[in-house]
Amino acid sequence: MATGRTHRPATRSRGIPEATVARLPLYLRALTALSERSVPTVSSEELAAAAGVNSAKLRKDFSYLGSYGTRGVGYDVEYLVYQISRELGLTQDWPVVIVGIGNLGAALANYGGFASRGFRVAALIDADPAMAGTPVAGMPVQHTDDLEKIISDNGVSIGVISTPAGAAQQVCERLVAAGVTSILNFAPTVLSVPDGVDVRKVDLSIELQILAFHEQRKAGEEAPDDGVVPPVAAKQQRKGPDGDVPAVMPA
Amino acid sequence: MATGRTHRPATRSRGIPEATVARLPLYLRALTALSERSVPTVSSEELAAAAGVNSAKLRKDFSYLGSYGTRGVGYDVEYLVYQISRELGLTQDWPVVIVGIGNLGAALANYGGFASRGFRVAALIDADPAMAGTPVAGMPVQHTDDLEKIISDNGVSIGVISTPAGAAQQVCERLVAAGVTSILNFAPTVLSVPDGVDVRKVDLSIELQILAFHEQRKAGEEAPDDGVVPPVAAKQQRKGPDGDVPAVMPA
DNA sequence: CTGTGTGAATGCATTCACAGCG
DNA sequence: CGCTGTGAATGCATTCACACAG
Repeated sequence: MATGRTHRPATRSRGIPEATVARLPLYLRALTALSERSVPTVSSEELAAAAGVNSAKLRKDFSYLGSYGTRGVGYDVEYLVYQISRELGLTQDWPVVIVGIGNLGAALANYGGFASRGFRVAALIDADPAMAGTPVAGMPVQHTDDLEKIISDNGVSIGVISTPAGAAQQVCERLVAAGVTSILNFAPTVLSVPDGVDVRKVDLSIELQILAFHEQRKAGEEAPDDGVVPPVAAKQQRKGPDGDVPAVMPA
Repeated sequence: MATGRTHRPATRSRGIPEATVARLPLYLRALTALSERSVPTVSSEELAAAAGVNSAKLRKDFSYLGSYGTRGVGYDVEYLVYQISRELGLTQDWPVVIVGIGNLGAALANYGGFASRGFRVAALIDADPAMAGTPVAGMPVQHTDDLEKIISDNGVSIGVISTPAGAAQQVCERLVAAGVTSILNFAPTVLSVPDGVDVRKVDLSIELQILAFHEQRKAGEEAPDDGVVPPVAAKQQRKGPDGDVPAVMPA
């Protein structure tokens, strides 16, 4: 997951649980694929398999949106595509700006998955004036100085931050001050934002670290200890050798 | 957040809840920053703020690792860095391969956050033979034909997939067959893998869609309806106009 | 007297299992 | 009769609040 928001209590939104909202895009993707193959209807079982969840969860999720299925039959693909799109707000066009056009920012600018889902890259912004010369993904790279003007001229409410960590908080503040209320953060920093602004973060190295955790366990516990924690010990035992603590973290 | 695994029941790992594991990298990042500023100790309150969580959660999380704090004082920064690194398996070196060297794959290859946390990019792999000519991030791009050999020669157990969606499942199967047991998937597809293989996915457009959902709500509900669902209606009312369903999804 | 560590309480999310619609 | 929609049951995660270690 690279999922995660900062701030804001888990107020469920218009009755739809966060966990469900996070899965709607998955369903939408699976449905879009079915739609392209002209499949007219689909059962919860089939769709769940395509989306990688179990069918009970899917039916529960859909029940929050309304009664869109037909008992004994399944769901109408086109209709569901429309309903979920509408629920997610994808029936409108969302202009976004990408700030920080390094390797990652450029990759994002070129990423087709945005445009195909109602997100339009309205501008690319970078602090390096030298970048203004060469266009990225067919667009000019504009200078950070004009950030506020770009935001308001284009009515942007969603910003993507792919700057180095050090610049992210300041960029974030300028975006918010200029009117952005949703931020997708790729910089490895915790952003602090005022109430009413949503932040989601994607941290590439965090995902790998989580994998490493599980990977380590696979290697270690070939002989199952039955999962039970040793009665005492284990709680007392550790607690600083108090001298040999190595500076293990690489750089 | 782009978090999420496919398959495998939520068996908590060695007594540490998944939700806690997912936060350990955040704590580690905050601690590393403190360590670099030579801060010797930190309270749960301070560290929580730096990591963007609340202090009760942080203390509970740490309690799963052991008793590493000192009451009335706080936590020893260096010691915690070491313990969390060890818990996450970052005290060892993890060779990874990146398959699919497009814009995103290249950005990942250049991403500094991997190397600095014990992940070593052992090889870049792409299906396009033309890519073999020009190195990316100072490394040669190798051809998919050699995938199996590269995996076993380098003892790779973690693979990153940044191919187009269409190629992902097949690449995944070859990685798994060659011995990879953890996969970080950037392709917008559900991967199916055998038991014992972990998959985490990062889907850029999903994150934006979740933001759009909340953004839409902000725009709509300026006059608060008190959050209560209208008594009846709302459940019955929708259900297909059954004719005017537009093909709304943009291409 | 400060701040950790943790039982107990609360609140979500997932899963079960089945009534009942089409 | 098949498959949706949903109450009820279960299982996690978060939060509270406080005993007690240093």
